[in-house]
Amino acid sequence: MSAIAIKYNDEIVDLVTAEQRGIEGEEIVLDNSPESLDVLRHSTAHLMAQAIKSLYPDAEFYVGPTVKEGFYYDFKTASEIGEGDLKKIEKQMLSFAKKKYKIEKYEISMDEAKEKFKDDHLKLAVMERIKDDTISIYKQGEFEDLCRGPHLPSIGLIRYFKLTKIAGAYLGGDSKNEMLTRIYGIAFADKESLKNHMTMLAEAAKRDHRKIGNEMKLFTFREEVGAGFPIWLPAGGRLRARLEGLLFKAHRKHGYQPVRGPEMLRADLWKTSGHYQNYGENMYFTQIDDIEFGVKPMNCVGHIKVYEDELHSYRDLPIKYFEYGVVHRHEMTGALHGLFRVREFTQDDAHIFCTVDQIEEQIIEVVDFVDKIMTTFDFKYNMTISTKPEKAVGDALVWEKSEAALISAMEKNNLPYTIDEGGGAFYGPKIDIKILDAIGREWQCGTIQLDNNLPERFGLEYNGENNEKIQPVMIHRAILGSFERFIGILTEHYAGEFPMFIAPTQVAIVPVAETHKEYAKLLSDKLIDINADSEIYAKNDSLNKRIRVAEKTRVPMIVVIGDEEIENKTISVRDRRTREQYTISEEEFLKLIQTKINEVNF
RNA sequence: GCCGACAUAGCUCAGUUGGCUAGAGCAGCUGAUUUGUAAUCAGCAGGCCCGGGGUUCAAAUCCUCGUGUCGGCACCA
Repeated sequence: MSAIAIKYNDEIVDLVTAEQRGIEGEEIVLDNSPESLDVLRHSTAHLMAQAIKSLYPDAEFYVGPTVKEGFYYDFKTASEIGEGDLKKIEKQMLSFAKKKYKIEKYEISMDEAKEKFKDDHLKLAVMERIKDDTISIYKQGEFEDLCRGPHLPSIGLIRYFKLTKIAGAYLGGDSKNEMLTRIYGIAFADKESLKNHMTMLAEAAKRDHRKIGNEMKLFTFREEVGAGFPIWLPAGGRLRARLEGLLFKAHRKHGYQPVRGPEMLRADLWKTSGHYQNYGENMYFTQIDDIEFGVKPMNCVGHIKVYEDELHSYRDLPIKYFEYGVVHRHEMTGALHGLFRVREFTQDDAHIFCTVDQIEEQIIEVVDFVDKIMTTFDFKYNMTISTKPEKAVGDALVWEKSEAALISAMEKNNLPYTIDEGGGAFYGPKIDIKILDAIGREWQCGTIQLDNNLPERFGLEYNGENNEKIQPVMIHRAILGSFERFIGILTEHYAGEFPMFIAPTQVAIVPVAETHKEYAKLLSDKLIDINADSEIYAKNDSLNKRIRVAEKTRVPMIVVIGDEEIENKTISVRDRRTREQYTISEEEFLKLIQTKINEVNF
């Protein structure tokens, strides 16, 4: 196979450029390597632009880069383009590709380029961002586009691609600018890979928590209730209660005290905390008896009031409060997305009040807690430390100590982490926990944030060894982030097949005939005694039908009860995945369930 | 919030260029059947076609304003 580009000093250079510059290097052939795909997809973006230009001659083009999942091109045309037009554009692309136009390249000066594209205000906008004096132009057939490259030698090499999405996007990614049309696409070197990719997308769609949540009756949303306000259905309620229960126990073991602050607090407090000024747009307010109240968007203030309830000695620290705190945030309509982004959600929120010297050990403990939970759910995760941003408040020395403590906590425990320089909150540095689900997608959930701002604003203090007043450090931390989002992620991670310890129903009991119902009920009661939920499928349907229904509900375990089982005190267990059956004694069965429920240890 | 698409029974979806009483499957209810590991049969019931306003002899269908959902963008203390 002939080369499509070369690698020269770690730079991918296309053949036409290599020839112009008279350089040689390692050959890159057309395959599915990252380098090769990058060139291929970039050229596919140009091919798409060429097709769009021929179908919509007034189209003006902004930028068309490759991204993680393919490529896109932003453009503008007077005609309305919808999803249905993608096929048409694809067809035009194929017909151009068949003509096997060579992709040529030449350079002109910036002034010439501005003259050449003077009717295309988007291209002019692109050039505004380029500092060089010369501009390279890539040409295929009649179509010309200014571009840095690299590109394929010919568009004839582009065969296996698909346009996937059409959407709006702001010029330059700035919401103050005009909205352009963006079309996303994907391309591969061979047919098989494209097919696999499309299959993978379909797999991901099957796992969509909104779809599974509906099928399994976990939660719902209703127009008349309002956007972004989830309704938890019985099955979801059971799942959530299990998660809450497990986590409650774990918090107690880790030395946290359960507390609870009010849902609404006087607006004056939000002024003291700074939320009124900085976050007010996202808050819900109400006025009663001439007093303004704000519904809490966070739980910190409530916990501060708990702290203020008594005087504290350095001997009491660290003090750890936790709460399943319900918060309301007025997220923008377009941001709402199933359980991932809602307007009312419950955080597994905790605040640790400690001395500066205790930061490190506290961080280590929290990180350890996080690790236990993530491991239990088979999540891989990574952590990012975000450091002091430009706009920051608080003592420089405390900032320094805090950041050092975070890094040292990671180093001492040999935990991998990355640093986001300047990415911290204005009040302190933080660690974000990003989890990777079963199909490799990344989610931001938990966060550990140091805060010197709120203790300062509320004048928090404790008595030191010499009876002096010292300001404590506050650590905000959430491990799941919110129950809503975390359950959404779990749903997609497990594709709805939850492990026994959080499944909404642990066991489906299917009595063979009417006469076995009574025994089924007895078994169900025994399961309740060991904290397992079961459901009896005793409807007047065929056995096959009831097993089918039970399978579809994704219950981890199905047992069938008939004459044989009752007589021998055994249980016939059906494995959902393999569809295989085995028989064990009732005693063994109950023990098995109990073990599976208790195999969690956060 | 912005660009675009969509909204019909509890769920998944049909419904022609505006034209008769808006259909199907699943779920539900009533019967018959009492079942040994992925759909037994028959019958019944179920809809302000998302909401308001308009165009028209006539609107689920066309226009308009809302609301909600979806795909992106922007946002994400």
